[in-house]
Amino acid sequence: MAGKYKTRQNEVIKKCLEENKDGYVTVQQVMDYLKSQEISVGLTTIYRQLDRLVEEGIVTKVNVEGKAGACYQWMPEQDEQDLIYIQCEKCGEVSTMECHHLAELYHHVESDHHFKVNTKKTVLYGRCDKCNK
Amino acid sequence: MAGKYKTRQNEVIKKCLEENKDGYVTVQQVMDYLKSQEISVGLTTIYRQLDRLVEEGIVTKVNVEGKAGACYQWMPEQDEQDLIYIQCEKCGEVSTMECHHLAELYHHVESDHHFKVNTKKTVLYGRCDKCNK
DNA sequence: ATAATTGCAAACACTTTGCACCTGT
DNA sequence: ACAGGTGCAAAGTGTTTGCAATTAT
Repeated sequence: MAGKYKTRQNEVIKKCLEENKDGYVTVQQVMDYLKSQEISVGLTTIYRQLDRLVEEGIVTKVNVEGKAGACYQWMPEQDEQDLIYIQCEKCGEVSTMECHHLAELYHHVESDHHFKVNTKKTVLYGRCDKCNK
Repeated sequence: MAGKYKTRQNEVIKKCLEENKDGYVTVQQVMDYLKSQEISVGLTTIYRQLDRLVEEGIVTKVNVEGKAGACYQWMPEQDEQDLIYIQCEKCGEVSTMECHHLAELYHHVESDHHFKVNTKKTVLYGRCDKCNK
């Protein structure tokens, strides 16, 4: 059975996710984090521990568009409801913007459609100022 | 430049997705469909055509939890500015909803950030009612 | 004519598995 | 002691790329 013994690797991988709870973390980022902590952990173990954390419901596995490989996110998501990404379809540049209309939008979607929005993933596509000329 | 010539492959792959618009389709299913139509198409071409359809906003790429490999789904038709897609991150289902907050949002983004939004590509991700238990 | 598309094989990238060794209880 | 955890190397899987032949305009 899994998840019985508490190990150093388990602990640090979990800490990595928790410290990045405001966003997604790739497997490679976990690897780098561990390296920065001067802890040597094999890739296999990272995968296994992440699966275990997902199993335990502490973390979610997400497939982020445009990103190769799975991403993992600490579960208790606090919503940054008024930030949105905009990405230019031509040059690919991504920027963040603040918008107070978002909260209303999300609220509407959630109350009228019973759809719980993952507010971190909202992206608007289009043309940025530079590329629009 | 992509998407310039109309080919038989392109046409039939698109048709496959459209005929299955009530759900998502795996790459393998597309392969099988083509075989059933007695049309020989290489895997490479399928991937490339699917990317193209995603690029054009006709189709969406879905990562269905627990399923290996990407799935693709025909997008519901959307012509008006106050329609938005919502896609469940768990089951992959896409639906359309109407929202009058969108016009304000787009207007804000365009006037304050000089970013011309492609209103046909806006998708909110999250959990649908069913998957939220 | 010429530029895009095709499809095979090979390369890639991410993930999983087999197995001998190590570690927590 | 021993079940569980680790990590290397190797295998597996889905996807992308190089490139010569083919096809649409």
